[in-house]
Amino acid sequence: MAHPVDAGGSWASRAAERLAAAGYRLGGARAAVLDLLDEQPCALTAYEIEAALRGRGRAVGRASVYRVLDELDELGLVTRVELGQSQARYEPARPDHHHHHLVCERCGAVVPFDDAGLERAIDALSRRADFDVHGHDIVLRGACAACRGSLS
Amino acid sequence: MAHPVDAGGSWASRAAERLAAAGYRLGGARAAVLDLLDEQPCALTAYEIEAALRGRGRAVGRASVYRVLDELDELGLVTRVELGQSQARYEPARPDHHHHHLVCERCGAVVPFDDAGLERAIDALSRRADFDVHGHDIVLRGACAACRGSLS
DNA sequence: TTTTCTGCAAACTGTTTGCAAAGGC
DNA sequence: GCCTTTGCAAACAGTTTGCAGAAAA
Repeated sequence: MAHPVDAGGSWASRAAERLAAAGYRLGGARAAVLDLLDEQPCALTAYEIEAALRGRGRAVGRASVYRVLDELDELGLVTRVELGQSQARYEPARPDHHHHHLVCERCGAVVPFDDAGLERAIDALSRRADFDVHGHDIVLRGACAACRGSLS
Repeated sequence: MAHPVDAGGSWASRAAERLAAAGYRLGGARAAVLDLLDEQPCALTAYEIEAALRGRGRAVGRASVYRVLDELDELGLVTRVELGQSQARYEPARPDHHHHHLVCERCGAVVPFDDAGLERAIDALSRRADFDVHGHDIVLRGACAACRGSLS
C-alpha cells in the first residue's frame, strides 16, 4: 500500500474511493490531506492544514492543498465554511455529524455545536421558501467560556 | 447643509449622529456612503458600493469606502456578512429589520429573508450555550426561484 | 487654524494558475 | 509509458496602510 489513508469505514477511505471513482489518482498530496482531515473534529484553514502537514514531516505545497480542498468540496466530501475571519475553513463532510460553529470574537476560537431545534426550524423554513434550499450555514458570535470568564 | 444625509428618523441620520457623537466629522466620503447604504434593503460588497457611488457622480476612493465601512461596523451601524463568496458584504443595521440571506448557487443572487421560528430556536440555544452569544448569521444555499425554473 | 478626512498608490494576505519535473496506474 | 499530480513561482483579487493635500469644525 503506497499511502496509508487508513482502512475500513473511515471518512478518508470513503473519500479516497469516491475520488478514485471520479477518476482522480491518489498522489502524495491528496493522501496527506485526506489523512489529516480525517482526524479533524472541526474546520481548519488551508494554512493550518499546510502547517500541520509540514509539522508531521509530510509537507505539501500550498497550491496542492488548495487544489485538493477544491476537488473535495466539489465532490461534497468536505464542507467549506466562512466564519467571517476572511479566510475559508474546511472540514470533512460527515452526514451523521452535521454541526455549526460558534466563533469567539475575543480569541478567535471556533467551537462546533449542533442543535436539533435549529435544524427543525431550518427544515420547516426550507419547505416553505420560494427557493430550493440545498444547505445552510449558521455562525454564532460571542465570547467563549474561557474569554467570558477572563473578562474584567 | 453641506451634505444631504437626509433628515428625520432615517438610518442615515441616526448613523450620522452616532458618528458625530463618536468624534467623527462628516466628510464627503462618509456622507456619500451613508446615503447610499440608507437606500439598501440588503447587503452590498465594497466594490458594488464604489461602483454605485461613481455611477451617481459621487465617486469615492476605494480606501475610503473600506474605511467608512469599517468604522460603521465598529459602531454597530452596519452588519458585515460573509456569504461564502470570498468577499464581505455590508448592510445598514436596522434592529427592527433583522434578516438573513439566501444565496443562489447558480446565479449568485442574494435574497434576504426572516423567520420567527428560526430566531426562536437561536434564542433558546443561546440561553443554553456555554458561550455568551452576541449575534448570529444564517446563510441558506440553493437555487433561487428564477434559476430553479430555468433548470433543464 | 487645527485636526481629521480623503484619494492615490503601494503593500499585504489569501487564493489561483502556468509550467516543468515527479509519480500513479 | 501515458497521463495525472505536484511544487514552485508568479499572478490575482480583495483589503489595508502610508502619506500629502483637501476640507470639517
